[in-house]
Amino acid sequence: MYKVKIDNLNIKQIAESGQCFRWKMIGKDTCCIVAYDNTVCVTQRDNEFIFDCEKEQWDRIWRDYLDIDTDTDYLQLATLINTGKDEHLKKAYKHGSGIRILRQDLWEIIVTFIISQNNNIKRIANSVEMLCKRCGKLIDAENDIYSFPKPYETTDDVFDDKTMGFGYRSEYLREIYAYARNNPNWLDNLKKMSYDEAMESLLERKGIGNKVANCICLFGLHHVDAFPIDTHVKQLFEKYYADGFDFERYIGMAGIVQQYLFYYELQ
DNA sequence: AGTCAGGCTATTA
DNA sequence: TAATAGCCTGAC
Repeated sequence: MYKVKIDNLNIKQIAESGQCFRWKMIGKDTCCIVAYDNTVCVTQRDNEFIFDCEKEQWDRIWRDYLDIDTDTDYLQLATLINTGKDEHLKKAYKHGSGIRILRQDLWEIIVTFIISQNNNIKRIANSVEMLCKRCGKLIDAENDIYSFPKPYETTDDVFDDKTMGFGYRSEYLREIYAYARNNPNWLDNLKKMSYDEAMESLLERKGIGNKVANCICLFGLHHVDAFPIDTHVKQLFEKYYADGFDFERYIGMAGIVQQYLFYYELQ
């Protein structure tokens, strides 16, 4: 058990925000979260958190994963939003101020967001869980959670199996798994690249277009300036920002702003 | 029965 | 370069 106070963090909001598909709400205020090959149950009451693990594990894994050490950035952004003239953004921030950009596993993000295209959250989560159960290792028996399959842990027949629900994305998945196996340095190289370089490398892969590439940059590489534009964001821009949006003001943190706007639009 | 869900590829003009 | 058909599938 480890107790800690954190501002600007809300487990439920992140679970619903669509950047991760493997968190499980197992109670009103309790969530089982998954990172790399670790799981932990967290209970939240206001800004107080109880982690079902030792402090050692908190320091080693969860603190970084939850992006805790960038508190100043989130506070700065909050001030920027609240002192600005964008009333819609102020409302969006008020509604989702507990959202943070997690530091998730790059490979998991690449595969998950290829699955996410032209798809809905329920189906995405289902496909991801089936993939993990079929090819991953059991990492939490109590909560029935499996690790996310590494490039060398799958075989082609997994992607031919219609019951996995990948649909036409099967072909993309088969190819990206093969590519990662054949180019074992690709993931590490991506991490060393600038935002523009990473975008270019990602867009060369089949099944990764502009939107998915931007999601990978934001959620998998922590390029916080990436700004994925999906159907919801597109609609919201037409609705509230027909006269333009002040990207300049939020330069370097646009991706977090995108999350606030997106999450508010979902409500 | 159509339409839509956190799009992409391939094909047109 | 811009616009559009077609795509797996399940929910409404």
